[in-house]
Amino acid sequence: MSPETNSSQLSERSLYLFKALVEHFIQDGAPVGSRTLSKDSSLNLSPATIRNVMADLEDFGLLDSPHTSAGRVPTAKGYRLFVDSLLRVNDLNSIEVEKIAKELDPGNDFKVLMQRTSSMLSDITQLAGVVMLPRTEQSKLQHIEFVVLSGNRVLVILVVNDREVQNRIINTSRTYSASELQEASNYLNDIFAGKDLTYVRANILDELEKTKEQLSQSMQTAMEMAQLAFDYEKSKVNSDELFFSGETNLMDIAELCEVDKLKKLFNTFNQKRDILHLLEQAISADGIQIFIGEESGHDVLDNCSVVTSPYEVDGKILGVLGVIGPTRMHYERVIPIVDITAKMLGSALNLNN
Amino acid sequence: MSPETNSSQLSERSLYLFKALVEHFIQDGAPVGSRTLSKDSSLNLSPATIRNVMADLEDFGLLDSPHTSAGRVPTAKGYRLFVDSLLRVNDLNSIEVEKIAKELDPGNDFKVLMQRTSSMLSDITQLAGVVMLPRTEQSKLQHIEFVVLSGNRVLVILVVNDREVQNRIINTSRTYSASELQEASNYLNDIFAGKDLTYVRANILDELEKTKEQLSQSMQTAMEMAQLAFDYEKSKVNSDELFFSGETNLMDIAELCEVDKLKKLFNTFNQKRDILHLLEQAISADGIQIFIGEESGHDVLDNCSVVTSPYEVDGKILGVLGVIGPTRMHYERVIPIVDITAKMLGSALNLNN
DNA sequence: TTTCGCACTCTCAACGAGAGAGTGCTGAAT
DNA sequence: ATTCAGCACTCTCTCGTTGAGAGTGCGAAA
Repeated sequence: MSPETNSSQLSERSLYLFKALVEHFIQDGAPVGSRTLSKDSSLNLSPATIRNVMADLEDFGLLDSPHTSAGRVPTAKGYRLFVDSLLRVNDLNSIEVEKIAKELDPGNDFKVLMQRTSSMLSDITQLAGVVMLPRTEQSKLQHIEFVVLSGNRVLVILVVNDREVQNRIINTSRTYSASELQEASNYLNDIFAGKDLTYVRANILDELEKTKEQLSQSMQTAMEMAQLAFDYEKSKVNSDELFFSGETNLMDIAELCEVDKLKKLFNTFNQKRDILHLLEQAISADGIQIFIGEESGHDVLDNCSVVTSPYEVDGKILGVLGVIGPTRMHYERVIPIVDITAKMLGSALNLNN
Repeated sequence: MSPETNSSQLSERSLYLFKALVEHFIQDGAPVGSRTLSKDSSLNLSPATIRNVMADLEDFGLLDSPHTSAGRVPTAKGYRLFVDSLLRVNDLNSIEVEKIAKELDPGNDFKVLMQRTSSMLSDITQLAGVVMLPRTEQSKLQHIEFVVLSGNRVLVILVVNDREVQNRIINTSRTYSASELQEASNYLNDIFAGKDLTYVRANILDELEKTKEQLSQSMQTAMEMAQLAFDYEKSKVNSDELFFSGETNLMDIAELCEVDKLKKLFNTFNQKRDILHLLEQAISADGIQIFIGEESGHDVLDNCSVVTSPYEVDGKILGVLGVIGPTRMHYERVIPIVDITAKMLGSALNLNN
């Protein structure tokens, strides 16, 4: 006698009504009653009939009523069914596509592009946008360069992975001349360019030994510098990059407008860890991924949904981007936006290659 | 008959009571009544007498009463008097000084240091911290370097002002070889190193003409590259840098905990412009500066005070840092923290030089 | 199977009463 | 002249009540 949780048990009509209810709720944010739905749903049914259907839907765990005399509200499970089977995604109008394309002008550098993407996402959806670039395990050293600063300080510039520039300042025990450093960098580029950073780090000492025997002063210098530079690297946290935008848009959302809830959410954004964890789940799946409410496993994201999509360059997944908003968001609009943004960011980055 | 606004008109006793009231209010956040103050203030006065004094203080515009039967609350003018004449600043205990010093480890690069400073400020005060580094008008080019990327892209690295590294990617019309670019950067470093960026930008075309006559291919290359690089620079906004931390701390402040007020404030932080404007005022004054409530001229900062101090290296003001919190903040604690942080950031940066 | 009618439940806004806090004023005491 | 006790007054806040409105569930009729 216990009801099957399989939605195929539900009649066509029940599903139709359920869909209408969810859409209505997404629009208004208020629990939907039988009367409203009866007027709304073009099948001419009386409120009483609709009440029966709604009672069934509640038994299936798709709806919930905040209290006896409020209307019904979709549960997380209900949203799941809705986005998986019932939702028809809108096509984006060309104006919006245009707008996205304009913002993702490939002429820009990597970080600028990601920053822009996230603020564009938040702007166009009026929700919070997020773009992640995981720090890849393998980072190929492309070029190393030293610049003398004042004092005994040397600026080390590393170009990594054909796009990323890292720089750090090291304090040296003696003063080096520009030409000395030039030689050093030439030497290092010769032996290490194209190698993985971890490989470089691991082999510096070996090379240092070798060069000691050969007694070349310039090579010695090179290795010393490199050691200093990569020691620093070792201590550096291996953090991913995460760009956020439009957090304040979430302040308008009625469901979230208690201050302490907002505070928790904002703190989460700042700490980034939980969000990263979530996005890392999304990176392995391909295509659009939707986390609804508690599903995400992070209770700060109660009442929130996260719509994500990985973006890829040359068929290789580079990172994840997405939108965070209330469970009751306009999925039919947000989904194609996230989708197309991921594709366009991918191709913008591709042009850069 | 109209009362003088000069506070010297006030008796010793009135000022004493005023100070006690402000301190009490800063502690509790609730309007202070005569009875409370009578018990609190060690001069044994009855509530009735205190009421008379408070009425005087209200006439002077130092106090305000939200309604007839609430206690009194300091006005902006009252806070001004308080911080200017009445406040006795605490010495920091050595533990806190220690903590600040630890955070401002000079071994770090410029941006990291500023980021740390701002989050340390917010952490230690439980308010919002902010550190500004104005983009100086004059930026001396120290070093320029080109790195070949895949495709027709070239990475340009500029070292500016002995500390700052800018990099940008330019798309070139043809492929350049590494040695070609090496020559080009050598040439450019020879003629432009130590010059101001604006000077460089202005003289590239001239040099291009000169070199044309001399027909040296490598110099031609150099100038072409430089032109591309600095064209980009021209279009770049000349934005100052601003580091924020601990915004969410402000969510705990009772005075600000209406969602829409918070939203405005957070938006202001994100846009940064208003805050920059305020900080730019602070940079010209020397030493601690306190903006109280409406005084700042930005209505989003109602109920907020901003305590700032410029920080300097080699006697030259480099930027401004500070703390943003409710008007009713613990000035006696915040002021020395801001003060000492500014000094320590200054010396941390100095070591770097 | 659908629908109508009806009793029931729950929320929400409005209202009023009473407690609590604090004031201003007056007149007496110092 | 100050200081202070007493007192009436004002304003806010909380709480209970009440009535309207919305929506449900169920039984009986179509």
